[in-house]
Amino acid sequence: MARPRTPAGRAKIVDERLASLYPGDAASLCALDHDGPYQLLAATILSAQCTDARVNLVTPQLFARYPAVEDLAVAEPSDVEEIIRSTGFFRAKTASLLGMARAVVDRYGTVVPESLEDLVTLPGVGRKTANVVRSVAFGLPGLPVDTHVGRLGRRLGLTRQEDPVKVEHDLCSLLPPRRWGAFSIQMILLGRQVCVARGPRCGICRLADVCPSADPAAVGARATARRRPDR
DNA sequence: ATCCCGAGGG
DNA sequence: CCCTCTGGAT
Repeated sequence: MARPRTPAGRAKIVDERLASLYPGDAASLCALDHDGPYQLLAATILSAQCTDARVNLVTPQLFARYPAVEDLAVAEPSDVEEIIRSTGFFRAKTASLLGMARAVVDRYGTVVPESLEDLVTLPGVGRKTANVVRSVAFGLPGLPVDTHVGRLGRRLGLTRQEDPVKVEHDLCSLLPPRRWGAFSIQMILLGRQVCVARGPRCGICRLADVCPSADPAAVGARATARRRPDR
């Protein structure tokens, strides 16, 4: 197979490879244990700088104590802090959880909103979290861009942007909306296991033959640049 | 040391 | 744009 030369050409093959490498849709690929939008929203807030496995250790207790968003809205902050402490950033995350819950109760009648514009108004909910909730909990188009998705998108030559919002725009324009959510998770899985931040393991990467950064010419150019750091 | 699906504030 | 928030695993 010839190495694709355009972003659209690469996107099509990258998309197919990722889908067969990590089969499933966004909901089945999501590693955060949850039942419904409220729980996923809370779990995603907790997942910042924390493994999903760690989040899954605390959410059973959190959801047992606060079964509905109305319960979390009136929770005692110190109680929530105690439950979620091991996920890190526990004071900020508690403020986000309570603020999110109050906003959902006060402004949306206890129903987690589906639109990106509404979701990002919730405390502690940024664009990435909003897109996770949209794609995983609601099955709607949404392409969460985190550090992995940005890095792999650039290495794979699907975008040249650094700004996550611009990366999202570029990737969304290259892929069918029904693939956005799963694509994001599949990029993250490859980013953690193979295409790591420092020293990507191109030798074992199933996408190396289509990846411009794994092109022998590109690899040679980088090696030369390292040997002669001055110009 | 580095990584784990960030968001908000100054 | 940079800083801070925070704990656990490897």
